[in-house]
Amino acid sequence: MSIVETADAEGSVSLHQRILSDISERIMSGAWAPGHRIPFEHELSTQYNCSRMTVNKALSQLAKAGLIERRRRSGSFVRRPQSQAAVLEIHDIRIEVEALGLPYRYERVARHKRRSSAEDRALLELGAAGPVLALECGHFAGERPFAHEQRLINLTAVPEAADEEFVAIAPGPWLIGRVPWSEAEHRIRAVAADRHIAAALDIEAGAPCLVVERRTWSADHPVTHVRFTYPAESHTLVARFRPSQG
Amino acid sequence: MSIVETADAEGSVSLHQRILSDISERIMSGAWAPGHRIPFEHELSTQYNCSRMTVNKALSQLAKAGLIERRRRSGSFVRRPQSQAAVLEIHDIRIEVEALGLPYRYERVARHKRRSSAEDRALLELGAAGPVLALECGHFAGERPFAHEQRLINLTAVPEAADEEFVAIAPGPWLIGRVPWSEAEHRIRAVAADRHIAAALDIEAGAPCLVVERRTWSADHPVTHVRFTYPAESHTLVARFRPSQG
DNA sequence: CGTTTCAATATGTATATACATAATAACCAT
DNA sequence: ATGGTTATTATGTATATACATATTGAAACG
Repeated sequence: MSIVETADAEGSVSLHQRILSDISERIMSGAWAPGHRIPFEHELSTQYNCSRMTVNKALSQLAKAGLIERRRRSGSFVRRPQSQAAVLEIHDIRIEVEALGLPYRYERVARHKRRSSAEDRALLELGAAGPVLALECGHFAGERPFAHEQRLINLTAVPEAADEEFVAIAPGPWLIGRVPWSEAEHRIRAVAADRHIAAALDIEAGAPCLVVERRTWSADHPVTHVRFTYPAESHTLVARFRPSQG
Repeated sequence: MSIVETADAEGSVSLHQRILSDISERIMSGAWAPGHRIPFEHELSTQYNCSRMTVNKALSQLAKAGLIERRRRSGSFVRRPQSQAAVLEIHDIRIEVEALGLPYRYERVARHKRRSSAEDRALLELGAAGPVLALECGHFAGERPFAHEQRLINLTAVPEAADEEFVAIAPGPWLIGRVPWSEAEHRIRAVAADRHIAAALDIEAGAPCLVVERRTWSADHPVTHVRFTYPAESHTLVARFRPSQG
């Protein structure tokens, strides 16, 4: 969950939202290092020419999100980055399949260019409407379906994608080759297969599946949203790590 | 005489916090089903005898947490509840539950001390046989089962655990307090609930569940293996990260 | 009958104000 | 010095108020 709402460039952002993003910007960029005391509420309210309540709303949210720590009488301090190490690699399904010693096959099922619907914008966390590319792809290990991919690409951020058919190359590797991502978010959950997914994966409707959704940003612009659906028995995510500072 | 006033005994919680937990309680318990319109801000402010701003603070947080959806002129409506945990960070279920504003309850279901079976050794990646403690625990959010825990503790590495009943404290927090872990491995997958899990989580057998298994080492010695099983609809793991640093 | 306009309404944001609470600094007494 | 008291300060919570904004239902109109 992004702390900074994707509320987008045009001026229609609330003030506490702007204060919040200004501060988290400074924290994320490293300008304000961990331990740094950020200005007091009354200082910020002077800077932004607003009431303390407005500043308080922004700072409370930052505290809730874990970016800062607030201490009475002392002020608010930048916290050390959380240990959320890059545990989940951006995975290339071809490599996963080939690591199993199975032949990999990719298939583009559908491709639609369209103006973003409300749902598209929600998935991409996109503020304004614009063109998107919707893709549906199958990944196979030998004869068996290995994963089903449903992807949205924000054509405003990646206009070249409009000219690519994605028949010969999967969108994942294509994007990695040309769009440097600056941030990604994964959502992982279990679901029951609906009929569409069941057909695509050749399993029973209602069978458990692992869904991995990834949203990617490049320099604060939403780039793509992808949902991989794996039949339960074919996939386990493995993440190994060590504790970082604390 | 509102819904409120019973307690006040110990809980020195803020009012907006109490409004928040009252409402999320009703949502999570199913008393207010998805789609149900919750009372208007002005109704709640009358019920709780407080200002609209206080109610607004609670409802805004509920909306941000995804439990409700707010529509101007129409009111606020219950959404399908989903908890979010930062995957590899928050592993204390109590904290996850309390973050939802719900009362947390822990229950030890079973406890067996035994010499490690072959299966135990496989789970713990243990070379030689030795004593282990097998635990089964329930974690509840309000009245509803939130997660089921199945755990093995390597008593060779943590002999003190043999003297602990784990009735008053869950094994997770107990271990964290005394065994510094140096490495951990997660495995995440989707499964269909077997009869045992279905009964424990109060769901249908065969329903999809998210399973998170964690193995922990301390200075190269296997410490514990734990498997958390969450009902699919109640849980999404979220991990957000940047490529360069953490 | 369909369309436009308008008023009513619930939420969204911001303000000034007030008092509570926790942590620290400063002070004082032993 | 040492320990305890007090004052100061920043945050925490709550209030009443105001106006903006989105949406809806109904009235007015062609």
